[in-house]
Amino acid sequence: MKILPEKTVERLSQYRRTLYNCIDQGKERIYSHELALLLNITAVQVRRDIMFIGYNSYQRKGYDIKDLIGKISLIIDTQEPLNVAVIGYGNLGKAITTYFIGNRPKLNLVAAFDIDPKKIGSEVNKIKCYSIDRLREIIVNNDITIAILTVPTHSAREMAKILVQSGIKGILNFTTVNLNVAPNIYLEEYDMITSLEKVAYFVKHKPEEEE
Amino acid sequence: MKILPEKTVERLSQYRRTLYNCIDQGKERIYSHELALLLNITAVQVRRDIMFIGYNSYQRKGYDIKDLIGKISLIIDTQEPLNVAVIGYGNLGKAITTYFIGNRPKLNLVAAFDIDPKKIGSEVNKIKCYSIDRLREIIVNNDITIAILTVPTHSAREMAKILVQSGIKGILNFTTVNLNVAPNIYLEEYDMITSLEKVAYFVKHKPEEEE
DNA sequence: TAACATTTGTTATAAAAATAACAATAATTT
DNA sequence: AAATTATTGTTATTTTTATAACAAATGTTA
Ligand SMILES: NC(=O)c1ccc[n+]([C@@H]2O[C@H](COP(=O)([O-])OP(=O)(O)OC[C@H]3O[C@@H](n4cnc5c(N)ncnc54)[C@H](O)[C@@H]3O)[C@@H](O)[C@H]2O)c1
Ligand SMILES: NC(=O)c1ccc[n+]([C@@H]2O[C@H](COP(=O)([O-])OP(=O)(O)OC[C@H]3O[C@@H](n4cnc5c(N)ncnc54)[C@H](O)[C@@H]3O)[C@@H](O)[C@H]2O)c1
Repeated sequence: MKILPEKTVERLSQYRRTLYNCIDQGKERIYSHELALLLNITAVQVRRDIMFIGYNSYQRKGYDIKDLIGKISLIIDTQEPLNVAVIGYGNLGKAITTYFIGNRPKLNLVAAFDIDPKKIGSEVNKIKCYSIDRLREIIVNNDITIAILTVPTHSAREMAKILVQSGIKGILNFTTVNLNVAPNIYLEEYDMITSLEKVAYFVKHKPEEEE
Repeated sequence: MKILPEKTVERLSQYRRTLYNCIDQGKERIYSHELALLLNITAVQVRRDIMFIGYNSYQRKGYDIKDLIGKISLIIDTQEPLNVAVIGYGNLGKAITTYFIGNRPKLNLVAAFDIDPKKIGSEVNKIKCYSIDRLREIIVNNDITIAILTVPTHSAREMAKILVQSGIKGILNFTTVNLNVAPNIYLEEYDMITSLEKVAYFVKHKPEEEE
């Protein structure tokens, strides 16, 4: 299967979550425009994304929700779960750990790391915190490929380098510095301040234009 | 000034933060390719964004960092600070509050809201938590225009509706449901699970392609 | 059963974003 | 002082993403 557009991958993740909610509500089939409404996008967008993954409904009946979830999972999940580690077990690292557990079956949070002796050895929701000195060893032995980076801003760049050297393939960066990584490492910047400043800008500028 | 592209606004926020770091390190001027390297993007991208905001350096000398920060701030900040509220004062809401205070001078976090009587009246970093029943009153009286939404997923959509009815103009949505809002409300979905699933997908698919 | 309506799947078009190309300018070297 | 180099600012091009248009399928109504 050809590689999918980034934006489509994003939406597929959201479709799936939304579809699970629909199942919880006893729904079995869904039209493109219904799904679109739930995601605040257009029906064409939905159909185009579904075209990308090569799913077909029986025309005019909408999509079978379970089938569609299955197909999306086939595309965006890996066969074997991927192993994930949290780097920096502070406020945010712990909050994420609590939130994360059990949320995604194909993503296993397996370890946390910190530099602070007081944190090393501690556990949150069964996820143990190891010394950052053992990073490489544990990453390699447990086949960890994804890192959630929640260290303080000033050590983020250094840590990113070490992570990549240790064999990490993808980083979700919660710190508020942009990182430099080789192009074969997938990096997702997840920056709250930027998002908030963006909201502020468009709050100020958008209303004049539309409607 | 014409409205800027979304991606440019995002990057401007990041340029500014990065430039502040440069000042801390005693740097006074910076070349487009230096700034680009720090953000993991291209120099052309940097120059193009700077063109959008109409800033000019003396050619071949790079940009004066202080000047550039000033110009960016003029564009993306408001004259008067905008007032912000946190909706849902749980783990995440409180973590954000701690983190947020003092971080952005033109964004004032002024109140938090919760439905849980145990939380109402509590304070984190001087930010007081009010009953959700007083939402409208407090939003109007304090001219709050931006909401950070950190309530549980199941009440997110209802809360979004109430927020908009109360006069909120922008929402930063941390919950993992997509919201429906009128087109004159600026909504930024800030969804960790989606970001993580995206990382997982491209960890699986990207390396084969590039390099 | 003929006309109409609804919904999908796909191709065509438009809009947004990123990249490339390059002229202009100023500093440096020869 | 001519040639070379480095850097910006801008226009042109390409790529990516979103939207529009519409044919095909299938059900519904007259
Ligand atoms: N808290 C939030 O809501 C929030 C929001 C947005 C962004 N962030 C960003 O997330 C990061 C963490 O924030 P936080 O509030 O959890 O801070 P925190 O201080 O509570 O946690 C940071 C943890 O990292 C550990 N650490 C320091 N250096 C380390 C190293 N080299 N290797 C491993 N661990 C190390 C510290 O011991 C600490 O436990 C910061 O970069 C911050 O900018 C936080
Ligand atoms: N914790 C994380 O790291 C994390 C990460 C990503 C996303 N999220 C999302 O953020 C949201 C909050 O997560 P959390 O971990 O802070 O949960 P939490 O349960 O700790 O906090 C939720 C708070 O909202 C309050 N609340 C409930 N209904 C309300 C209402 N109608 N109005 C106002 N307040 C109300 C609750 O009393 C509670 O204090 C969830 O939607 C979750 O999906 C959390």
